[in-house]
Order: sequence, then structure tokens, then C-alpha cells
Amino acid sequence: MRTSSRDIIFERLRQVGLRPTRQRVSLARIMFAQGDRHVTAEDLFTEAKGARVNVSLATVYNALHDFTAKGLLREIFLDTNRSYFDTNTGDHHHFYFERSGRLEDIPTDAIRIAGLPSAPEGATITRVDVIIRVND
Amino acid sequence: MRTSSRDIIFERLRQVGLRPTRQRVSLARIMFAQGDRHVTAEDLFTEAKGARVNVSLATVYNALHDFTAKGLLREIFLDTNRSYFDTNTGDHHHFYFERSGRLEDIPTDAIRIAGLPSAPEGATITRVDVIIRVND
DNA sequence: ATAGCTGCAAATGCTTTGCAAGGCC
DNA sequence: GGCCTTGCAAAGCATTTGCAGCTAT
Repeated sequence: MRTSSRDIIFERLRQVGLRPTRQRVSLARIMFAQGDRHVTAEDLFTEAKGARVNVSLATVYNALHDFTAKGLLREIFLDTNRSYFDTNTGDHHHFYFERSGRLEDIPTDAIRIAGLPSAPEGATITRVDVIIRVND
Repeated sequence: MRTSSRDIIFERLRQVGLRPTRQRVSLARIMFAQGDRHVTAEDLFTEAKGARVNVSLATVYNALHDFTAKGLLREIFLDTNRSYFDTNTGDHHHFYFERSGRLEDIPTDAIRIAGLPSAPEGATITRVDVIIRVND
């Protein structure tokens, strides 16, 4: 894989203001190569090792947070143990299968939220999370 | 405070199948004395100490989880750091003020969710969390 | 009496940090 | 060259666990 001016990942990182370092490019490739995914730091770390990409776990955390801060990922909190990073940053919600820990996207238009109260004075809504917990 | 047959807290614990031990009764009193609240384990531990109630932090965690398992509390996950326990177990949602970490109830009837997708085959919906994140 | 609780301290496990070495522009 | 990143290992922290000693019934 070259990092020519045509390389999408490379350019995307640069666009959002992140230096396209070897590690970030490799991790981004893994994350964004497979469509929408829900990944933990440990997941990504393991995948990277499997792909012969040498990164430290700390760098994985750094990258995930950097990507999230730049809007390339969305972080989801389902329990105290770990957080998931979602490559789908568009408007959508989630099914969370509590037993298996699996997470599934629900397209926005499947749910309509009416009467969303406006944020209190001065505050702006950052985002709305809807998590439907199910027993599987 | 007596633990007579008229004691609400005492009886409530027994009703749900939890032995009304000194620690549980004391913690439940603190939790349920003040209307709807959002409390962390550490919060409750601190309050207990302030009220001269001797409990270990481990017991606070045990009690919070026992109460949650019996439907007396609802656990809310907002970030990786800690979880909150909500004394309001009724149907309602939350405003989360990301900067200050404050949590505010939104009555159910303020929001209407239409077209809630039914749970996948065989699965049942445990609960629906709606968290509106705002900048404060 | 006895099954269920509590307390303490140690152990977990995810995530963050400190800091020297390395790499992008 | 200068500043941002990385890597490693060492913290950090909320939460859980193990187990001996209690206690509610």
C-alpha cells in the first residue's frame, strides 16, 4: 500500500489535522477497511498484531482518542469495563445484546424521537445516544 | 430510627428478598431519603461516613448492585470512569452535562420514541436508555 | 444453626501518564 | 531542526474478589 496523494486514509488524517504517521495510518486502515464496526482498544490492538502492524497498546488508545476527537470515530459507553469505538459517525442508535456484549446499529430513521427537550439555557446538545438493551 | 414492622425501608428490602442488615438499611435510608438522585459508589460511601454510618466501600458496591438487581436502583453508564446509580427506576431519560458531569432527569412524556424497532428474534428489550449529552 | 453479609486487603483490568527516543514536515 | 508521536513500563482508579468473622432469621 502506497501513501501517494491518492491514498484516502492518508489524506483523511491530514485533512482533520492528524499527522499521518505509520501507526495511525495502519490503525486507520484496519478500522475503516471493513465498513461499520464496533471495536474496543484491545480488539484493535489484537488485530494490529495479527496484521504484523507493530504498535503499542498506548498508541492504540492515543489513536482511538485522536480519531474520536477529530470526528472520525464515535465512542460508546455501555458498561464500566470498556468502551467501544464506532466507525459509523452518522446519526444512528444501538442495540446492545447484554449477554453476548454484541452491538448492532439501528438506522436513525428506524426511530423517531419526538419532543426532544431543548438543552437548558446556554447549553447545546452534543449528541443523543439511544441504547436499546436486549437479552440474547 | 427503629426497625419496626412499620419501617418502610426495612420492609422494602425484605420484600425484594434482601436481608435488611444494618448496613443495607442505613445505605438505603441515605439513598431514598431525598427523592430522585444520581449517586456514585464513592458519593454514597462519603455520605455514609458523614452520617456516622460505618460501612466499607466494598459493602457499598455490594449494596448498590444488590439494590439494582432487585429493581430498587438503575445503573447508568456515561463514561469509562464510573457508573451512576439512579433512585428513579421509572421510565425516564437523562441530560448529561459533559463538562460538569451533572445528570438530570427528563420525564418520559417529554420525549416520544416512535417506531422503536422490536428486538431481534427471541430477544426481549431490557430497557431503553436515552442520553442527551450537552455542553455546559 | 446456618445461610447470607460484611470488612479488609489484595487483586483485577481498563486506561492514562511520564519520559526518552524516533519520525514527519 | 522542531515539534508531534511512539513505546514501554509504571502508575492510576474504579470495581471486584477471597475469605475469616459476623448476624439476621
